[in-house]
Amino acid sequence: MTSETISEPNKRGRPRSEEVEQAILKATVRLLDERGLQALTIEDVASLAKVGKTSIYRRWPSKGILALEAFLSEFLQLQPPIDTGSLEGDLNAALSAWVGAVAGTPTGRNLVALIAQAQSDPDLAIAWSERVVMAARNQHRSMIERAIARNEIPRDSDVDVLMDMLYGPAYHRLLQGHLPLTEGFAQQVVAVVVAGAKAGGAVPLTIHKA
Amino acid sequence: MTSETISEPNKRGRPRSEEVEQAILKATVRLLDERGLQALTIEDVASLAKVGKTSIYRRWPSKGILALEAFLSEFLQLQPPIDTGSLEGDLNAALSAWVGAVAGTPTGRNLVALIAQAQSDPDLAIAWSERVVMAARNQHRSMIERAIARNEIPRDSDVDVLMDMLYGPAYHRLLQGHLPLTEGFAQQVVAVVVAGAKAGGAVPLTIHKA
Amino acid sequence: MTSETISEPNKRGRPRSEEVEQAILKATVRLLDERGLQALTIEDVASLAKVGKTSIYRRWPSKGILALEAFLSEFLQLQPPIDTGSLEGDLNAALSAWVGAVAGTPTGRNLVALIAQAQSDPDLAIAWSERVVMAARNQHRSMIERAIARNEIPRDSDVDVLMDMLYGPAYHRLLQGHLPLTEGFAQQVVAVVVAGAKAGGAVPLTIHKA
Amino acid sequence: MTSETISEPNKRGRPRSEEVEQAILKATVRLLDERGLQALTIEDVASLAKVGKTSIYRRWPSKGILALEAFLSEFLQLQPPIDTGSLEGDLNAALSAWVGAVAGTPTGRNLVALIAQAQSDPDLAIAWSERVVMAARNQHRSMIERAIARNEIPRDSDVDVLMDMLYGPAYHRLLQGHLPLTEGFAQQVVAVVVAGAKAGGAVPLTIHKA
DNA sequence: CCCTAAACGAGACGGTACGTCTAGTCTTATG
DNA sequence: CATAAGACTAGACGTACCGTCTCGTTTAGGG
Repeated sequence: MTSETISEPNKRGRPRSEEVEQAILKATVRLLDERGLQALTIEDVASLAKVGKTSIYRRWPSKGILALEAFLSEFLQLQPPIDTGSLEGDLNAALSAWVGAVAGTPTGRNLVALIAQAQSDPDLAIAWSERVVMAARNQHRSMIERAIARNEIPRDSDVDVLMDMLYGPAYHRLLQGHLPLTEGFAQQVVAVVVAGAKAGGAVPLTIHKA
Repeated sequence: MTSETISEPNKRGRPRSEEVEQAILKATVRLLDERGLQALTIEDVASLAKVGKTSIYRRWPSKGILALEAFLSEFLQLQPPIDTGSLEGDLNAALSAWVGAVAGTPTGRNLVALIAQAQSDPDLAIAWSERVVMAARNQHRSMIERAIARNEIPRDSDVDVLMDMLYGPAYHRLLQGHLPLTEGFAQQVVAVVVAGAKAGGAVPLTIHKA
Repeated sequence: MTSETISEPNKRGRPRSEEVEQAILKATVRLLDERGLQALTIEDVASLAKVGKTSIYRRWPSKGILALEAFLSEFLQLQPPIDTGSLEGDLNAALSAWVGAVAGTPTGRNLVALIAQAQSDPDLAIAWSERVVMAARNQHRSMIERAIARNEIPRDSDVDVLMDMLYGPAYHRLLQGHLPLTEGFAQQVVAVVVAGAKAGGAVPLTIHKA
Repeated sequence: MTSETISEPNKRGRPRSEEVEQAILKATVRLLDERGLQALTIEDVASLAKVGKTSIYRRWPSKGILALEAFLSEFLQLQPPIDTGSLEGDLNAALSAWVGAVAGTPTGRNLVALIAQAQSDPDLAIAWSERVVMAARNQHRSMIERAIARNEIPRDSDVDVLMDMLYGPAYHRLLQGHLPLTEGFAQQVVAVVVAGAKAGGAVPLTIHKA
C-alpha cells in the first residue's frame, strides 16, 4: 500500500513528508499494541505522532485501513516462504509459523480486531481480503498444487476447501478462544486434513458422489 | 437468561415488567436486523421500545450483551436437535442447518457482528462463549460420541479437534467472505473430516506418534 | 468579557468563530427572555443556535456564566451615565433608570434568576460580583463623592452604607415581590436616604457615637 | 404548617406516622446544612431518612416547600419578640438578631437558597411570602406603629417603605456578598432610616411634595 | 376478630438534561 | 500545496434525578 490511498499524488505544491508518514505508522503500531484497535482513536494517533488529524485522513480513509497497514508492517515478516518437500511438512511448517505469530501475541490480537472491524467497514473488508487473505491463500495454494504434482493427493481435490479446512479451525480457536491455539492443535488439524484429502474426501461432490 | 443480568432479583419494590423486557428485545431484534449491531444505539432501542434508557441499563450492562440476548431469541430455534443414525448424516444435517441459518441472512450478519464485538468486550466474550459456543459444542459432542459408540471412528479420536474442523471452516468463510458459504461446501467439509477421522487423523498426537 | 473565558487564546489552529459566538448569545438571550434561566438548557441553546454543544462549553464553563454574558448584552445599555448636579437628582435618575429596566421586564426576571443561580454557583457569584455589582457601585460611588465635594452631605459619610441603602430596598422588592417596585418607591427611598445622610446618619458609628 | 399540606387527612386507613414526618425533616435539615438546597435531592432525603420517596411527596409537593419547613424549624426560634421602648432600640435589636442568625451561618445560606429557589418555584414563592416575609413584616410594623404613637416619627410616614429600607440593605449584603453583614452595618442602617424618617423623608410623595 | 383502607419501604418506570467523547470536516497561519 | 493546530457540527454515551407507578407488607379504626 502506497501513501496515496485516497487520491493521486500531485506534482505541484509541497510534497508529502515521508517523516510524517512514518511517525503516523509508528504511533499507530504502538497504540495498537498497547491498547488494541477498539481503543485506538485517530485523535490519539495524531497527538502521539505530533501530527494534524488532516495529515492522517489525507493518507488513510479510516482507522481500519490505517491499522491494517500498521499491522502488516509487523505481520508480513513473520510468514516465511516454505517448501519442505512433503505436503504434511509444508502444511505443518506454515500453520505452525502462523500459530507462533498470533497465539497470545499483540499481533494476534490485532489480527482478530481487524477481522472484527472489517465486519462493519467495507473498505477495510476489501483491503483485508486483498492484502491478507489472498496473499496467504496464494502461498498455501502452491503447497497443495505441489502435493498434487507429487501425486500425494487426488488430482481433482478441491484446493479451496482444503485451505479453508487448514486455516478455518485455527482462526476459529483464535477468534472464539474456547480452547488454546497450540502447535499441537495445528499438527492435528494438518493430520486430519491430509488423511482426509488422501482418502479423497476433498474431491468435489458432484464427481465424488457419482 | 433471566432479567437480572446485572444483580440478583429483589423481592421488595416494584417488580420488573415483563412487557418492558419484551418490548426492548423486540426493538433490539428489529434494529439489529435492519441496521446491524454497529449502527445499533441504546437510545434508538429505548425510543423504539418506548422505554427509558435506564430500563435497558438496569437489565443489560452493554449493547453487546443486549444484542446477544436478542440474537439468541432468533437463532436458537433455528438449531434443531439432530440424530440421523450415522456420523456423516448427523454432521451434514447440523452443519447444513447452521449454514442455512447464517449464510446471507440478518442472523448471520448479527452472528458475525457479535463475534466481532466480543473481541473488545470481555463480558460479551464470556457470555458468547457460555451461551453460544458451549451450547453448540455440547450438541456436536454428543453426535461424535454416538459415532464412537457405533465404532464409526476410533475410540480415542480428539473430539475437540474434530468439532473445530467442522465449524472452523464454516466460520472462516462467513467471517472472511472470500468464498461462498454453501451447503455443498458444508458437505465437503464433513466428507473430509469424516474421512480423516476414520483414517485415524484425529487420534491425539502423543498416542498417534507413538 | 472576551471569548476566552475558559483558557487563553491560542495563535495556532482555527480561530474561534465570531459568528458562532454571536449566534450562541443571541439564542441565549431569546431563550432567557422566553422561558427564563431555570428552563434554559445548553442543549436548547445549541439547537437554536445551530451549533454543537462543544462550541458552547468551549467558551463558557456553565449555564450561569453564559446567561450572565447574555444578560449583560441587554442590561448594560439600559444604565446610562448620570450627572444632574444634585445628589437627590442623581440618585433619583439612577434608581429610576434601574427600576425602569427591571420592574416587570424579562431583564428583571433574568437579573433575579442570576442572583438566585449565583447562590449555588461560585464561579457565577464571582463573575456577577465583578461584572455587575462592582460596576454599578463604581457609578454610584462617584455620585456620592460628588455630593460630598459639593458639601451636600457630611465628609465622613459611609459611602458603602449609603449605596446599600439605595439599592438594597429596591433589590428587596424585586426579589421578595411582596410590594410593587415603582418609580415612586424609588423616589421615597432616595428621599429617606438623602434626608438621613444630610442629618449625619451615615457617619461611621465610632465617630458618630463619640 | 400541618402534615396535610397536600390533601385532607382521611379517617380510615393507616394514619400517617409522626415518626416518618420527623425523620424526613431531620434528614432534610441535616442535608440542607451539609450540602445546601441546590445539592439537596429528594432521593437523598428518602435514603437518609430510610423512607420511601412516596412518603415525602405525600406530605410536601416539592423540594422547596420541604426545605422551607425544615428551615423554619431552625429559624423561627432565633427571632424573638422585641419591645425596648424606643424606635431606634427596637430596630437595632430586631435587625441585630436577624444579622446574628444569618450572617455566616448555615441558616443564612439556607435563607438565601430559599429566596433563590422561590424565584423559579411559584408555590414556594407564595409559601415564603406568607410564612416568612409577612410574619416578619407584622413584627416590624408594630414597632414602627408604636413609634408613631409615641410621636417619634411623622404620623403619615410610609411604614412599608421604612421596613423595606431596614431589611432591604441587609438582605442585599447577604445575597450579593460584596461587603460583610455585621451588627455595625445594621446599626448604621437603622441610624440612617431613623434620621431620615424623623426628617420626614418617608412621608408619601404626593403629600410630601404638596 | 376480622375487614378495609390507607400508609409504608422499595424500587421500577418514562423522561430530560447533563457534561464528555469521538468522528470527520473546515479554517487558519506557516512552510 | 502540505502541514500542525484546533474549531466546527453532529450525535451517542452512561449517569443522575425527577415525579409517578406498582408491588408486598404493616397498621390502624369500624363493623
